[in-house]
Amino acid sequence: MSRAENRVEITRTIQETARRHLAEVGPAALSLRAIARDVGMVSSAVYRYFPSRDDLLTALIVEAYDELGDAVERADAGVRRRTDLAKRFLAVCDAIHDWARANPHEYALLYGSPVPGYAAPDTTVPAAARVTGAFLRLAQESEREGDDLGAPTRAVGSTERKALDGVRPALESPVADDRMVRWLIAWSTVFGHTSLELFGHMHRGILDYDAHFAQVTGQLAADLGLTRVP
Amino acid sequence: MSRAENRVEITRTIQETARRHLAEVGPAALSLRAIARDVGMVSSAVYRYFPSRDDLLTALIVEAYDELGDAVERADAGVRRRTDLAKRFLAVCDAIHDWARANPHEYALLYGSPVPGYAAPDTTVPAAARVTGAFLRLAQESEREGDDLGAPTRAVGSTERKALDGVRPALESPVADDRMVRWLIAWSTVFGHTSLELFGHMHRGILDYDAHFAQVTGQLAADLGLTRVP
DNA sequence: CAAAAACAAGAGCACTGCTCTCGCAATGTG
DNA sequence: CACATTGCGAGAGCAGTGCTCTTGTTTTTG
Repeated sequence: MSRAENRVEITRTIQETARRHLAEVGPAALSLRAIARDVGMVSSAVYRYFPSRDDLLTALIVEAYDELGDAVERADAGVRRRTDLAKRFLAVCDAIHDWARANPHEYALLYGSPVPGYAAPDTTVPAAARVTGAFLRLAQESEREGDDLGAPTRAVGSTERKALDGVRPALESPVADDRMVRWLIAWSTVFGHTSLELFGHMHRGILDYDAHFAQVTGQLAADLGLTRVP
Repeated sequence: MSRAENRVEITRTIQETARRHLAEVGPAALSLRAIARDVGMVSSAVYRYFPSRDDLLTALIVEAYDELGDAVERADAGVRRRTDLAKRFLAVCDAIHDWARANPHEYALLYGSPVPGYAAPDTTVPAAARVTGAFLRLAQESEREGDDLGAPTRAVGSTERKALDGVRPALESPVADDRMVRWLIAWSTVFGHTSLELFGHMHRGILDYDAHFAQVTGQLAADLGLTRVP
């Protein structure tokens, strides 16, 4: 085995081990030394592959974003009737929720408190954008379909219009401001719900997380005009 | 100064110093030894007052919940026309958002990733309940007023009704299930928005956080039937 | 006033991330 | 092919962490 091959191999082994540790003990308790022991190396040797603990964290963050992005895109693509935006929206929401419940520590790494002293490098941006991208894609398609919003929606003033300027470059086809606000609300709600649930704030309040999440996302779909309330 | 007085004094000094450190370096980087140095003690002496780092964290969590609870209740009480539920709702939302922006590390401690290996004791529950309580109180008042919801709202099935059983004991007067779902959505949205904003997920997407937050909470108020969309 | 409890200080243990040096082995080049 | 270069693993070491235990002192209590 050539030296270069060996290097990628060992790098992968370290990252896989780190990922296992992450899933077990969470991001803050991730120990580079413990990972090295598990791999069968001395701790200083790991630094040949990851310059610092933060770089290892970055790799794990990108990996997690990609995995979540895969899950979301797969869920969206799995809906056969592409015009059924409600179904696609619900599939995306469920994918996020399911992935988060299956990988709570990874979810916390992505959407929980930022690791102190750690600034996410630009590497993570495109990976992170995939999840948000799924929402934005659906928003654009809904706009193209000319769907009416399912609930009375406030007009967007000039201040808010300017505030939304940052998201427009990410769009290929335009989305009306009021519709965009609704989609951003849905985005906040889905992640807010998931975080509150996973971080224990619904404890003893909501007795069936899945049922409640389904009710909430169903309501969001209605507000977005993707379904009608009977 | 008597020994008992001295004890509460020192306990408070330690906690205040810890609070300062928390605001500067964040919860994960909180060092008991650094706090001890700052207070002018040796680290082992701190253990006379807080049996472990987690107990100190618990004290900080309760303090933060109380502070946020104070801010929220003060905001609610500050609205003169008590029947103007929209104004009160917006005041509560703004209080949360403002406090979070002013105390990002404290917010992360409360609503970010749980500290690993740390299980919040029951002491924190009543303090945490004050914030949620503000939402629930408004929900009950809105129900008593007989307000119509501002947007078509899906019926609540038996599964979701059961899921909501956990929140009912916290109510003094009943709230219809569909209205409760809308208020829980608002709760998730407010904290979801705040977390996404503070944890950097709106970076370069939303250019004016305050404007966007106002637009979102305004929309929530409308959906809750507290205001009418013109 | 003596016994008991509370306390501050220090040493020490088992960790952590990270740096540096030292040999060894694989690789590239004259 | 021989030699210099480079990559790499191991180890020692530094400064820091949470936490425990012992020692001597001070305060409170019986």
